[in-house]
Amino acid sequence: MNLTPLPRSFYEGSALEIAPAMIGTLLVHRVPEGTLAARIVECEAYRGPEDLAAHSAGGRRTRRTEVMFGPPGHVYMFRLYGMHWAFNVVVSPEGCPHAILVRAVEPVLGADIMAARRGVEPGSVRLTNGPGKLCAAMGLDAATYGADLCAPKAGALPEIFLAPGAAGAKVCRSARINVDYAGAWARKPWRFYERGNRYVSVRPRD
DNA sequence: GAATAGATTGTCT
DNA sequence: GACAATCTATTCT
Repeated sequence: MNLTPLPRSFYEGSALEIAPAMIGTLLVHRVPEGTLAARIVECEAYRGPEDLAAHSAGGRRTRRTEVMFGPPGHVYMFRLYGMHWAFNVVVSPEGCPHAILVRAVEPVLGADIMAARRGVEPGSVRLTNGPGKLCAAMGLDAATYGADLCAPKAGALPEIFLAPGAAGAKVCRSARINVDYAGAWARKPWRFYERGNRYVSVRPRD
């Protein structure tokens, strides 16, 4: 397994190019109990300011969305329905508020630690088959907001980063989940997932 | 398996 | 004060 951080250049393009490329890569988080790693199997592209489904729609720049307007390769975290966290990767050049929401991952390393955090059986898909679940499992919360995915920590690996995964994932696309409020933008096929992976949070949509 | 209701809080109008 | 890029338990079929 190659646990080397992807370079900053990986994050510099448009969200629509990077989101499919992220399927199959590894999300790595080093926590006190050990190193957690999981394959990204589902994500969604959000491209403000035009995209009305994005939190950065219309160029809305607030304390919460601020990091999306900064340089690529950083982490955008937000709270959902008052009780869950969601993990996003900021992409595209500075000033262009694109982000990619990671919706589901497949545990690769430290599944036992994740299971303990979630209070779920280690082999269960319920561990990480949803944005809120993967954050709870991998220990991602407000403390992760703004983290740099490309910054070596004390001469070693960053605390959190994306690493190349095995090639060959079959990537499918569909409309994004639960963004009905965004009108025509809600129907854009900007959700990407790995075909047949059992961790994908499939739900009927249009 | 599908549908439904209830939880619970930071952020912005 | 309203609402949200959700999850879980529960109640059906």
